[in-house]
Amino acid sequence: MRQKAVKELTVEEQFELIKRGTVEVVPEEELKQKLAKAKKEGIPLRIKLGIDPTAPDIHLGFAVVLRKLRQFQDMGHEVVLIVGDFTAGIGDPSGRSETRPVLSAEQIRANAETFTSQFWLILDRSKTTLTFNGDWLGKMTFYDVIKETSRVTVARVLERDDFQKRLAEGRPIGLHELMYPIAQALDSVEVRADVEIGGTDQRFNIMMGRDLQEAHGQEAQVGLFMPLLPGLDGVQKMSKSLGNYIGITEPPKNMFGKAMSIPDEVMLQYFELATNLPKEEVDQIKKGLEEGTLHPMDAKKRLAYEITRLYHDEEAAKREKEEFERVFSQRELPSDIPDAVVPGSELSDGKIWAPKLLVVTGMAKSNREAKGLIEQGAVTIDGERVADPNSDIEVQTGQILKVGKLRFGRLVLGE
RNA sequence: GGGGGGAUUCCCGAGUGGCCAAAGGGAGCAGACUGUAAAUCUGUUGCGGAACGCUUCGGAGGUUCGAAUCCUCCUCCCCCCA
Repeated sequence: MRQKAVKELTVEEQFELIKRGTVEVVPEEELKQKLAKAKKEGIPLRIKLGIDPTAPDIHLGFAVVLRKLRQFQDMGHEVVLIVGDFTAGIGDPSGRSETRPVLSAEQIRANAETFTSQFWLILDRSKTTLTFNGDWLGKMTFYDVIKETSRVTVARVLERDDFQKRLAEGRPIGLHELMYPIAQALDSVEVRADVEIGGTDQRFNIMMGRDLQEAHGQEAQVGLFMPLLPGLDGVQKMSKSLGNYIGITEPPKNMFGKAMSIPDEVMLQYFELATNLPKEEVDQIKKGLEEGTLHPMDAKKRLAYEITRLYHDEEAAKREKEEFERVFSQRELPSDIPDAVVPGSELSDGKIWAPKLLVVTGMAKSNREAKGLIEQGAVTIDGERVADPNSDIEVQTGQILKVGKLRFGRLVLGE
């Protein structure tokens, strides 16, 4: 997927590549001008991305943005990552109907650690500058802050959707939250960003960056807005806090399995945003699905395969695909079943009360939950259904305990 | 500073002395159907091995045989006036 270096691509070619997959480039003309100037002078553009280290893992939704950045790098441009160690203490109101919880300094640092180590799975480290906005925002005096805020009107800030909504619904808005867009905009001023990239929910903040840069006598940055990848539920955007995400460092098994569980409706979006398949191929899949010549499940397997391949390798992707087919299509046992240890102290005469078995092996949280599962016919041992929640059952090492469709355990009797 | 409204289980939200482990919806889990998708139908979702008991309705006290519900104080939120 290496792109040609900056000098080899025409401005038009660069522009087309950059534009692909974005929702909007604002304004397009300015981007072309910047690209032309960069090419002419041989000075790479500075592409800014701000990250709030609120959630420690990078997921496919965020990867959409990172992958676009990588594209810039492959064209020879530079990426400036700004870890919002300072702004995390404010809480970005974007896309939120509630006030964000404010993180502790230790939490922020720990998250930033994880984040940065995961960046290099996608980005080219040699073309990335990593900064922390506490380095400059933290040094501003109250006077400095007031001076900056004087450039922005209250009406302008309250325009934004998130605030409007909360006001209408009578939910709280902290005064500090109004400051967030200004803080983010000052980042753009500080690093003299040529382009700022973000999800569509970043529109307001990025536009504010343009305003403040101009106020500081700089050339305004171009806003590049990426689509938000829907989460596993197919409805809300992928996010850590909603738990509907696929992390880019997840093991192949989870990655493949989670990808298979997305609703059909968002499959194409995933192909477009989360894989490296060329446009022509995605179009072909789309056509196949529409005409009914391609089975949705086959398409989804392909998707899961591509995603797994991207963050692991060909072999892992292949293995998980076969595994998936074995377990779910043929309904055979998975090849790798974790041990489920039953302490000897729980046994009497080699028997154990059925709900207890689920609890000691971690298959259920409580006896009550376990009883419910048994009553609903979710539990089998060696393929045989455990029907009576009151029964004591005889267990042996090596038996396969299955709870629901996904939870397997190979019983191991302890001392 | 003054006046009014509010906080209920994972989320939203009903409940204004016992019939309340608390309606309804969402979400989750499970079963059927399937393509481990969606949709649909059914069941289930505080804890303790039954009876029954225990813990839970913002926090702390109190009234009462009995409190999510009444009283006092506290914390937090929203609206109006200034």
